[in-house]
Amino acid sequence: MQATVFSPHDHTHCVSSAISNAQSLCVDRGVRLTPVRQRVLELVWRSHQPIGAYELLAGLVKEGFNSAPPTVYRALEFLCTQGLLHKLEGINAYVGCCNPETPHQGHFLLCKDCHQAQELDSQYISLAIKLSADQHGFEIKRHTIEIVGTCQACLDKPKKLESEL
Amino acid sequence: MQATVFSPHDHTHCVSSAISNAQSLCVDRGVRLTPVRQRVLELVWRSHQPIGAYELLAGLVKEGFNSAPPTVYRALEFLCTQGLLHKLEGINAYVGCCNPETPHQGHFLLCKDCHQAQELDSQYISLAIKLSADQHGFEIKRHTIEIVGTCQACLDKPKKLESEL
DNA sequence: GCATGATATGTTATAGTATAACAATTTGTC
DNA sequence: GACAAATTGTTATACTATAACATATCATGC
Repeated sequence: MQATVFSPHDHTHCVSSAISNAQSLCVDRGVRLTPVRQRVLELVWRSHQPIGAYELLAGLVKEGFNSAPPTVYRALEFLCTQGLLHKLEGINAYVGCCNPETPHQGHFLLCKDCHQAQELDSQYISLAIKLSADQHGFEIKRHTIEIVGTCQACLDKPKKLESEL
Repeated sequence: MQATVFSPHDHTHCVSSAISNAQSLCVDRGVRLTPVRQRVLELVWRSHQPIGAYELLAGLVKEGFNSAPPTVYRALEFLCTQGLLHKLEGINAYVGCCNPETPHQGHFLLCKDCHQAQELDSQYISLAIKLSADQHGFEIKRHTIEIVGTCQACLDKPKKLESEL
């Protein structure tokens, strides 16, 4: 079985490498990772749990940034365009991308118990989608693949009793 | 190439069979296809173009039904639960299901030009997703597969000149 | 330096999507 | 008809996202 975000790991490393990756990638592309953009990126990377725009906005406000929605939506749009984040359509939330160098559409496993999101990179899924589209003469522009269920770690947890819920 | 909703077809037939299917299916299951539920189903089936909740609500109002959002959201929830509709998460819109007898998660092709949605039934996609989930010890509950692009019919149309846009 | 255009951000207002909570009505069953 | 369950009515509000225009910042050439 592969390692996933669902298992314990050194998350400090996830964050620091995501930020430094983003910085060098923006320099390479000649785009600006401004303070508000970087702060949004850091807030998203605080965990592997997708986070909503208004929760991010609350985080920004705490630190003295502007508090109006366009602030955070603009930053999110920039970060998604640069491939630094993915939006999860099913839950209107955002999650960091581990591999922003090569632009791609994400495939996600979303655990409904711990709410963490694992990005997949499955050639099989991509191929299956390509085949289906080709069968219909359909030209793909983008796609949304979100798989909701229970991760291994949460399956392994002892089940809570009814009385504890 | 397979026949799709993108090609000309007898849509009256789509609608009538969808409604009569729904009626007998609800009888079989002992659930009630009330007037408002049936009317929402008919409104969704007016085309293969996914339709939003508030647009449906406007349709209901025209016909003297109650005009508050919960009316339509309750009907949509019922219809989705019964497998008569699918929700497209990426665009917050609803589309009729051609095969509600066997409950399933839909896979969709969405044309960004004609805005029609073609439901797929691809064993390859299902299998690829199952494989990826298994690799991570992940137990699937449901999934969202939405492929956005351009359908064959729209690809075949002569391109509009800039001046016509 | 500093004028200029492009990019980014601030600000106000509003559009669009969805649900909570409780009241009233209808339906099926005894 | 009485009762419980399911459905619908009603009011209010939460959540998500963008339009439109003003202001500020940045990069570049002069």
